[in-house]
Amino acid sequence: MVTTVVMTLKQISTRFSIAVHTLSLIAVSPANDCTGDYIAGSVNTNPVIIRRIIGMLKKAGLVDVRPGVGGASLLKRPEEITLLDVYRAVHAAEEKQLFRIHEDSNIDCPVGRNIEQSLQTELLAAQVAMEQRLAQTTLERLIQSFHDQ
Amino acid sequence: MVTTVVMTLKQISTRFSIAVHTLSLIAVSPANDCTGDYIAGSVNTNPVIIRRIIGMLKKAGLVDVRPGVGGASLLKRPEEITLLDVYRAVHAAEEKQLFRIHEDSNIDCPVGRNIEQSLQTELLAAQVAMEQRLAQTTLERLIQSFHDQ
DNA sequence: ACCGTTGTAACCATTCTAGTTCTAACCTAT
DNA sequence: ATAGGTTAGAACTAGAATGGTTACAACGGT
Repeated sequence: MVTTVVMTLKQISTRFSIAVHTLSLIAVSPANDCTGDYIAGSVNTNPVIIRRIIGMLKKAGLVDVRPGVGGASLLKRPEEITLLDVYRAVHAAEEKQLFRIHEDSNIDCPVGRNIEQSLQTELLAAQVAMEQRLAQTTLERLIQSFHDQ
Repeated sequence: MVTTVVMTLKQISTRFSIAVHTLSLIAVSPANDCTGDYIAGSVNTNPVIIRRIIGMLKKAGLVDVRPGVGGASLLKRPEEITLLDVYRAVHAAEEKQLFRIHEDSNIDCPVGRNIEQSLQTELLAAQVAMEQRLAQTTLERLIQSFHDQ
């Protein structure tokens, strides 16, 4: 018997990386130049994708956009914006957790009764470890790293 | 204009938490009792889901299953199995990365040309931070934590 | 030979992603 | 005022992954 099933890892959406790309562009461009179409050209995607992401960044208070006239600008300095801020901004669903845990375990079973709570603790700790690492990198540092390549 | 779009976070599959549940059951049950149907009863899902996951755990060298006769047993001691081992086992696609990065950025743009490499470094660091935290928890410690609740 | 089990193919509904088209609203310059 | 470029976002699509189901073959002890 040979298995052919390939299961792939669920990955975090490119929304996040596109959002970082977008903010980097806004940071290094003169305000009025940085239109949705211009950003879309650099990211190489459809302008609506950029507008959707900019909408999230706006809700998170990271950018200001001028309807009509065009162009976006940062509401915080690049050294005040961390990758965690961006991560949170584009995953608008605030309190959702990275790890899903199956529900409705059988409470008549000693394992089923306890597993959810125990796992919750451990997986949350892993998520926090990741987020803390994201929080260590600012937009400014990321942009500076461009020059080192 | 009012936005009604709700975007949700892409989460890591419950395969992972079900796999941990499964291994915990195998660890605390007499070998022959622990059939796929029994595990499915504790997890409260379809037995095929469990068989699929056990197949992955088998490939990862974590469990041994007896076809025909039934029942599964651990191939390592619970203190030798970490959550990271399980995480890797069920996400069979080993080297895939947690974070996706958009591709095909415009190389004529100074940001587009550099963002991928710079982000890659940072996001990988965040992923490693998470995985190291998972590696700190063994199956044994998890099972022991049941009693503390 | 029977029966419960494992292994797995095949299929399905649901959800999310990333992209598209289209339209309305907005602002500035002419 | 109006034309042109822009933002805002609704509505739709194709594709992929998840979690579940049914069905059936292979296995092995009784």
